[in-house]
Amino acid sequence: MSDERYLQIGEVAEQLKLTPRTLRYYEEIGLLEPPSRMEGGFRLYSAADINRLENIVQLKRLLGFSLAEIKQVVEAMESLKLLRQESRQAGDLETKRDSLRMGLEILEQQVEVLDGRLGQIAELRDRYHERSLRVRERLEQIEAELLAVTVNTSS
Amino acid sequence: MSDERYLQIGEVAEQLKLTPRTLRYYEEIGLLEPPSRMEGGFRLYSAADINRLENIVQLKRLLGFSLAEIKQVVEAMESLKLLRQESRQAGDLETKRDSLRMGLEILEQQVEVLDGRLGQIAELRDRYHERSLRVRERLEQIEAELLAVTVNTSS
DNA sequence: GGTGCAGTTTCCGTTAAAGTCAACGACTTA
DNA sequence: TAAGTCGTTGACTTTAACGGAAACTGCACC
Repeated sequence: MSDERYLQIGEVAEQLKLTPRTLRYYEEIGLLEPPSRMEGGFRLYSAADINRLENIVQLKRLLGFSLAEIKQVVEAMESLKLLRQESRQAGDLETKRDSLRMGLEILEQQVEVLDGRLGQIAELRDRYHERSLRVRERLEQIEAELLAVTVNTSS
Repeated sequence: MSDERYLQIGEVAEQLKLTPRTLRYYEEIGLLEPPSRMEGGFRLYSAADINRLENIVQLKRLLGFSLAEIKQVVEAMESLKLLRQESRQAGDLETKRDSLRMGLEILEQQVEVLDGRLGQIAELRDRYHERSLRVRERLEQIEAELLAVTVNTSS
């Protein structure tokens, strides 16, 4: 329980390329669970805290989700974790089952969203790629012509 | 030259799920080339205009780019198009070649960005997916247990 | 041609989200 | 103990729009 390395806000901020202010802000709007503190009041972030934060940052950077959307996801995850703990103890098998089902649904939904996004971006990528192929073709043609001229001239 | 169908701002907005206000805003910040107008001053968007807009909207929606970032991309594309036209007329083969090379570089850079993004999102997706697999496994185990109990009881 | 009305124009002002800045005291650590 | 961090609070900023006023346009109907 004590071999965990806790980081202070500045270190965490640097690691994730945010500012300490932003971390406090995320906490303020309920996006981040309040981390533990030193006696003096300084925030101490656990590995789990940082993990959650990384998740948040990625949803934001990669998907462009708003903090409100991210909050929903995070809350869903949090509830999943709660259910998981509850599920370990709940003697009632049916309760366990229902908890897991709910959690599973949340996760699968997330995967679906990501898959959808992947497909759309891939489509966009292909459009750009095809355009670049066409340009490349044209370029090579020009280069061939240019080469021919050079050869002719130098003969 | 006249079989093009021009759309008014409201129709375009509806089609792309934006508001007319937003279209004017994009134009104001230089993200959108000013479209042509009717005699009375109403904006008329060509198919090409709408195409560019679709590109913008997708960069925004799919990648979460800021309007400033999108502007850079759009400007790069615009310069590519300019180069392309220039390249058609430029009698000088070397000039053509250089234009095409620059354009190609822009496009390939774009593809790279998209590929990078795709990889990162795929990674995220896989993490979620694996978690969901683990939960599913656990769920099936519970369901099996539950079934066993039922059979036992009903015997 | 006149009238009505929805859609559009420009010109403001306002807003919501996501931070950023500043001040100043309290805490940590070298 | 001095230098560097951190805490809180409240005001400020930037981005990406939204809303409304007042006037103008396009088009359909009479």
